Amino acid sequence: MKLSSKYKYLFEEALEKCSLRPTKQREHIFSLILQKKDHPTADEIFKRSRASMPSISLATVYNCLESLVESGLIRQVNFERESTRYCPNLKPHAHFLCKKSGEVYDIELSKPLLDQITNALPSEFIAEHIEINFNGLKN
Amino acid sequence: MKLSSKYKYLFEEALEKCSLRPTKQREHIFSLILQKKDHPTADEIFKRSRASMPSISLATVYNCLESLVESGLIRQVNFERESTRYCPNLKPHAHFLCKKSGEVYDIELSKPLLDQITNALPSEFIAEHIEINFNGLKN
DNA sequence: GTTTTATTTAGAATTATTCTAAATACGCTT
DNA sequence: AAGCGTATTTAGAATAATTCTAAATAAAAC
Ligand SMILES: [Mn+2]
Ligand SMILES: [Mn+2]
Ligand SMILES: [Zn+2]
Ligand SMILES: [Zn+2]
Repeated sequence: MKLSSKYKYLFEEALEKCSLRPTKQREHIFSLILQKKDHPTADEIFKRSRASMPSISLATVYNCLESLVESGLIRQVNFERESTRYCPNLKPHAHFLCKKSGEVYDIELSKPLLDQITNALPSEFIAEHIEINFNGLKN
Repeated sequence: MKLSSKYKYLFEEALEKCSLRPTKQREHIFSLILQKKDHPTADEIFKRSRASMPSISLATVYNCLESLVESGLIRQVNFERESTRYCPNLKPHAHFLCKKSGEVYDIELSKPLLDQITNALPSEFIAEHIEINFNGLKN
């Protein structure tokens, strides 16, 4: 439930850059997401966070997640119209949703492949963000 | 507002394969989506469809879109948490959302590139569906 | 320590979508 | 062509995820 000094530093720097305050709630939620490296929804994070911070509200969880995304500490992952999930892996990567287990997996993508994908865009398109999502079955 | 005989045939075949009936509403919505090759939301399609079919309901639009997707005549496109959009382009392709205009564009992807992307998956992952979405700015 | 401003909180509101149940249409059999 | 069983349409209610509101609290600046 506590951030290591390495992550504490990252956390404070990242929020600082966006003029956001490093609050207890933001730190707590960030530490929960780092801890269990799955891709939880806001509601799952809400439930987990109440274990050690019973007074936190769902609105705060949404607010904190928004701040963490804005400051670049975590990213959002969306599959179709399911609830948004949150991911602490900052390396560029794709996601795979297993239809059977409902689990989300990180899929590494090589730099050259990513470049090829970006280069598939005609020159009038300037991409800011790319999202690559698979779904299917994992053994 | 009418399907060409080529599309009429495709339409009837595709629904037939899923044991779905070729109703007036389904045909009308399919023709609207083919006509204006943008990526409309259910609500936009609802508004357009009322022009020539004033009695259609929003629930029917949702139902018809679901049938058309199920039978493979159109596909869904989701950007983050925005309303689902619908696309009549059946060739594998990616999508680009321009943040400025709100327009969605089809991005062609070569077969070899698509294969490379699929091959980026470790062997225990069997992909059924891939979604590649860009967003940024288009000149 | 006091003031200023950002954040948290509970609950209400919103939005897209799905559900419900009654009315209607479709397509097969006679 | 009429009748029958089933699928579809329809209007409105319900749902689920997320956002908004406004008052209470906490953090930073002074
Ligand atoms: Mn994103
Ligand atoms: Mn899809
Ligand atoms: Zn991830
Ligand atoms: Zn498209």
